[in-house]
Amino acid sequence: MKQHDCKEELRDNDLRITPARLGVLEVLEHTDTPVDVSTVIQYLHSHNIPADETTVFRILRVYTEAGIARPVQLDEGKQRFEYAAKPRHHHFVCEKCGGITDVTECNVESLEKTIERTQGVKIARHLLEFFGLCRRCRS
Amino acid sequence: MKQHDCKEELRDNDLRITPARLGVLEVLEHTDTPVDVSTVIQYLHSHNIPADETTVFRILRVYTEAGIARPVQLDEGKQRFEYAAKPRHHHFVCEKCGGITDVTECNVESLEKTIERTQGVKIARHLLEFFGLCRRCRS
DNA sequence: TCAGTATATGCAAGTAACTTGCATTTGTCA
DNA sequence: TGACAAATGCAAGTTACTTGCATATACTGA
Repeated sequence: MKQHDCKEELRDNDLRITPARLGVLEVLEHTDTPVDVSTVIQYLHSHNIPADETTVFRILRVYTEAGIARPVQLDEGKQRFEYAAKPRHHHFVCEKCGGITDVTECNVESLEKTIERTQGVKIARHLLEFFGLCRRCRS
Repeated sequence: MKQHDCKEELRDNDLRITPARLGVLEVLEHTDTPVDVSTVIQYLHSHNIPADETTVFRILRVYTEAGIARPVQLDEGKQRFEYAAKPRHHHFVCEKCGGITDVTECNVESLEKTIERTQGVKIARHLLEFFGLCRRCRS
């Protein structure tokens, strides 16, 4: 069922169906926080899909180009990726436990308009991420 | 004059005064865009201050800890730094020419309040950077 | 259904941005 | 001015990738 959806998604994007690609698509669909490469590899290995680090990097690049995955930059010195079918959103990162939660609210659009007007630039995208202590770590 | 200010700033922070440290402080003060390590090294060398890459990394870390410099993360896979005496602000990066300009406006505080309320988290800081085409590259 | 071919993968090696260890040099302060 | 702590330089290590190339594998169409 899930398997079927994944295959279809790959076919729709003219991408060959391989175990590694199906596995990576599954992680992206099943994980609700942006994943890094080592998490993906762990998932694949625990599902007996023998995928090399290089392959995972390549798959994630292909997915990004195809619009299946979306890179997420959380100020960590490494890329994370999330499933691009999820609507665009921002994140909150707990600086103590490392937990990541989605932030769907965003009021930056009006600010973008202002900046475009005052600076004469054309804004294509913005990066907005929040850092602090999560509910549990606050106490 | 400038030199004197720099020395004083180092002394105020209980940091030893060395040519490399003075040089790095000068770049930070004189450059109006966040600088990366290679830019700093170029500046030092062009001013006949022979500083090693390692030293520059170390100085920038010391400055960050002392609150003299502030790290800036612009989604490039490397750190930049700016003079921390400048009030906190955001940036606009031109994706064509790479030019960086300051963005002083920010309306994210109210959003932070909302997120803190709805998610029960405590937000300490946020990352907000804009990407697009600068005035010149638009045309 | 199977052979041919284009493409995906794995492995080794390379790169960029740092970090660490350690011996040497250099500020600082008595 | 000299002693000592701290800063520097160099070499080597680390992490997050990327690239080249030979091999394996998925798709195509006969």
